[in-house]
Amino acid sequence: MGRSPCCEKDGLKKGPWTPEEDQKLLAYIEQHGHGCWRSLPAKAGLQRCGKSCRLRWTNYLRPDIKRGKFSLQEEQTIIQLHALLGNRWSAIATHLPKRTDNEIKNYWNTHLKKRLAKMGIDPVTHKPRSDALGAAAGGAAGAQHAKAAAHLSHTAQWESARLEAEARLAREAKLRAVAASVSAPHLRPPAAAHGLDSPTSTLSFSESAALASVLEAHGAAAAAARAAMQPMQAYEEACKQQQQQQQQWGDVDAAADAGFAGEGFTGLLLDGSLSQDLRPAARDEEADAGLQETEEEKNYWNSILNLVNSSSASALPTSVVVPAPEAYSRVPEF
DNA sequence: AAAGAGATCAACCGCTTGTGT
DNA sequence: CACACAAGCGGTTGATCTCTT
Repeated sequence: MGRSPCCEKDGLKKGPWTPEEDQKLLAYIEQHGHGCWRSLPAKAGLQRCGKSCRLRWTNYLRPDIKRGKFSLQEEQTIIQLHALLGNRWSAIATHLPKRTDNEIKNYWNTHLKKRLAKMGIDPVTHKPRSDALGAAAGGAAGAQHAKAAAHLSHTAQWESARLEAEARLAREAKLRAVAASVSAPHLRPPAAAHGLDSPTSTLSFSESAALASVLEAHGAAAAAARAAMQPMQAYEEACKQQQQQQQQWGDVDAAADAGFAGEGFTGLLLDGSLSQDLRPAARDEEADAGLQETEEEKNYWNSILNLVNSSSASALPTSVVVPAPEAYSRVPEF
């Protein structure tokens, strides 16, 4: 497969964008749309490659981008989704409205990864450090084992999520049959109706029990899917704890909070409250001041720790075939 | 006030995937 | 089926900013 020449052409500018360049790009896209990125620079009068223009647009100029500090909920979402999806930043970004994959990736690498490490959690495996230390003692082979274990964990969880979605389809078919005779206004529409395509956002926790019964029809797969739900349930508990803490802080938007705890993880992902920074200013300062741990801080991170532990406990039954890693290189549409 | 260290993040690089022919 | 091209993606780099001494 041939590589595109991209920036190899002579005369094309590289490096930071100037305000004039931004203006040109913005003006052109506002008027014509981006169309073909490769031909865009010439049309817009820019001495840049199309790739550079696309990156500048998607990561910086796009009007629907939220910049600035990540909220507490956004942090939690990133950690949870990273435990589930690994370094699939674009997939994680689909659950964080107005945040770019690049921004999430940077935030993970510069903030969250370090915090987890400081807590004794391996940011790669999302397991307590004791495992990682063992791996370190084993030298390169040990490190490789840890990496492989992390990958297996992610892929296993991914497969679980797939099974979960499969079960959801079965459940929806069942519900449709029921709906034919009984109106069911309490039932939430499928996640797809909200424009989400991730398997991780297809169920609320309250639906878990109902789903479990449907899953019985899937035999061994049922256990895997139930296991996949455990971290989500643990996450909801962590969220509820966090909600209590935020109420103590006193400046939390009540409506957003109600949606947060009441709707569970799915609600969190669907909830517009993600776009608001609910974290009290005092917490920001503490975090910025070098992680001086208050009680709230400890509780918050203990919640995360519990969550991670629960995730680690959700092992995949050996009867479930884990597909080759290549199968996960793109997020499938369910 | 100055220098060095560390943190941050925009941008680049190169590989992979999707799509059209 | 094979190939070429466009776009997407994740890892990495390096300039800049902030903090510490």
